Amino acid sequence: MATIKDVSRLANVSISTVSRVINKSSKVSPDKVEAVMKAMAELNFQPNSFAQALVNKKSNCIGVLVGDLCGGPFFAQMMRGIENVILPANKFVIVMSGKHEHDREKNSIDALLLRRCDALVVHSKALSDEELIEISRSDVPIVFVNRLIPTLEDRCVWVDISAGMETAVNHLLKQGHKRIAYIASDEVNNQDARDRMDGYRRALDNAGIEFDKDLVSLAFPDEIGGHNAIESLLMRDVGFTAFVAYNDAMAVGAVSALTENNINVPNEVSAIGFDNNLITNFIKPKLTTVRYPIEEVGETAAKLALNVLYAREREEYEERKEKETNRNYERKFDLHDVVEFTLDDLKFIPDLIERDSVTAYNEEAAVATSRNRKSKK
Amino acid sequence: MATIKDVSRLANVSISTVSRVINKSSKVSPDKVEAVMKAMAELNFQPNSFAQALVNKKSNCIGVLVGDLCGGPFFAQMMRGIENVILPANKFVIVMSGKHEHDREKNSIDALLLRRCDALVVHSKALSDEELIEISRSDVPIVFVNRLIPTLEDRCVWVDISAGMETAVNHLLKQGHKRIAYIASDEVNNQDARDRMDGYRRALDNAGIEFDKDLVSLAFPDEIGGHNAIESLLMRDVGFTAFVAYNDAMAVGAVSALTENNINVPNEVSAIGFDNNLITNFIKPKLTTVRYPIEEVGETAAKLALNVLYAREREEYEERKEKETNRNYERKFDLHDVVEFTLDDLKFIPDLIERDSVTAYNEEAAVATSRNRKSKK
DNA sequence: CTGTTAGCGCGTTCAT
DNA sequence: ATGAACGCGCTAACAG
Repeated sequence: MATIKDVSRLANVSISTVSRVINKSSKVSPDKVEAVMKAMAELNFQPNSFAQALVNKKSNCIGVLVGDLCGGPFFAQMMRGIENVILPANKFVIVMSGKHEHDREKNSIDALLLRRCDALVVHSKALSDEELIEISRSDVPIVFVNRLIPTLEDRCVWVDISAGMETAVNHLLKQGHKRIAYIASDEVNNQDARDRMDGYRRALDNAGIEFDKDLVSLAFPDEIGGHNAIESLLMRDVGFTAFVAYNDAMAVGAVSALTENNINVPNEVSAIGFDNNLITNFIKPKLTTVRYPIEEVGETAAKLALNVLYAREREEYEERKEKETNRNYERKFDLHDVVEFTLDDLKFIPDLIERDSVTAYNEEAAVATSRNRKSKK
Repeated sequence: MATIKDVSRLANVSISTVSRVINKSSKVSPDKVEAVMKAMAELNFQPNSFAQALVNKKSNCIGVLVGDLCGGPFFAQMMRGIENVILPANKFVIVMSGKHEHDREKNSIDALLLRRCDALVVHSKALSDEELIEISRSDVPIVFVNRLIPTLEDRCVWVDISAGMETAVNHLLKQGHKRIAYIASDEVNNQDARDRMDGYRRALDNAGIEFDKDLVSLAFPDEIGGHNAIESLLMRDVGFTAFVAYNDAMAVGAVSALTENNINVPNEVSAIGFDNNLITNFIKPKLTTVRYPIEEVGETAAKLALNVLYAREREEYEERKEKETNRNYERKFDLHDVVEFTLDDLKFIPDLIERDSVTAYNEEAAVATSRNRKSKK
């Protein structure tokens, strides 16, 4: 690997001159510029990023902590959003996964910080608010994803899942449905699960419909769980004409269970999923669902992180400017415009994707969920 | 950030001593060790990884080039395999995505190299064999995934897709099927597509069954494509009792199309998908498929990369040892055992996952695919 | 405009 | 066993 020294020798100039043409940090006579460029090309010179990072005290890397790249498309989509922002900003992305384990998350964040990332985007589930607040005291800007941490609201990009679920239920109410079941996750301690349940209840409340716990069926949040949840619901003979599910996987399982019981979706029972997985569009009936805007969340988080970073660089620049003779520091700081984010910008509300699985309430079909059970007995 | 200097001051020793206790590179008296340890803890000292990288000429990072983290679970699973190996080896993973675009792939690799990654795992689709061979001349070990590059066979971890498809067809043949359709991808220039098709043909050849191009239906490789492919196949009235699909998505679409045409899977037509997507286990009938062992591929690629790296470090160590007074270089090189990989270790053959969608050939049901068409006309 | 010099933080020699 | 001094490759300050 050729170094700046080799280049300077070949071009017959000093290393500072080479550095100057690399960074365009000050005027250099055209002929020398050319000589240096030529030498660089000839030697296939690439500046050593560590040496640069060492003196500049910045690495041009954005660190990202995710749960598990393999856990479905979730983080993958988030990463795509992040990359959409970071790469054009000419920075690198370093990803580490915490696997939702406390120690791993902590270690990964430390590692990222150790690497002197310019900023961090953190999706943490296992660390407590206090720990995250402590971590965020670091010099490097840290942005949190899918979490709303008290006192750190302006650093949190999150999705109002509860509102999303409310939207789903409202949609069914608008169609005239009154007995709306909820196919819920049995991971009751999960904040996500609680939020979605809250949305369900709030929508009912607002519509003046009393919450009926018999309409809620808990199961593991996958296809099989959805299947079982419906079985259990039918067993109860509670009579419902629609359901919302914790997620699309459960909804798919639920629809298949209903079909097996000769209950038609959507003619007899309407269904709404959550997340907007790709499959929802490829099953019959196509599943109405609530879109979880994860890619946008990633993008916004990345933008926010960048902006906090830019703001700090700007501050530092101003300080220097005051204290010292006004010099050309613009290059060193490579000042960027910083855009302001309001708290509203950082909050996302899932939107409804209407498809085939919801129809208006139908008096005659309304008895299907109980009729069917009885005839089977 | 505290530096080694701060520690040395606080501990009343020289910076060299501090360095020694950090790297355990030579004996230090117990009391000094203790003093240094205490000082490090007190200052919360973390060695600057750039300074380390600068002098050690290694970054402890493994660079990974993927296609697109968002393009389905594929790369996510590969990453998981890679992380399973790299993280325990106490190294970092830097991911970049090339999005299958020539320039992006090239730039990303350069960027990774520039970062002085210790080794690279590269999944490239857009670069030519020649370009990759050129790139692999670099000092840093580079391993290629899902590709078999001439002269670089010992650096390529790949999947024999063609053999996987052959397995699928053989399975159907063993069940007595003779008219086996192939729901193919219309991306004919895609190497993957060609390989799968080859496997299909080879299996038929070996069984002495003549290839019938009317049994092959091309379409876009997703659910809708699979659906259309079946429609077109039925239109041809060719009569088939089983099919293999280019991938699971197409298989799912194909099954739904058959169902719509009142053809029962698996009673009248047997079906086999490819990839082993999660959904295959959650639809009815559960789809028999061929497992694409992508996670293992990732693991193996990472292991190979690590081993090439270790081997080089060992070489360098031996060289030094010869030339110089025999000193304690073990620490500096942190020697690892290197395990040998045979070419067979680097090649994966997909295996069959048997589920509900395949049954033995049934004489009576055999006419379904044509009978159905006729009755509809 | 340009070259010289002094660090950035660390590992490693060479003396002691 | 230990400290002083040097160099990794680069940027930034200082003097021409």
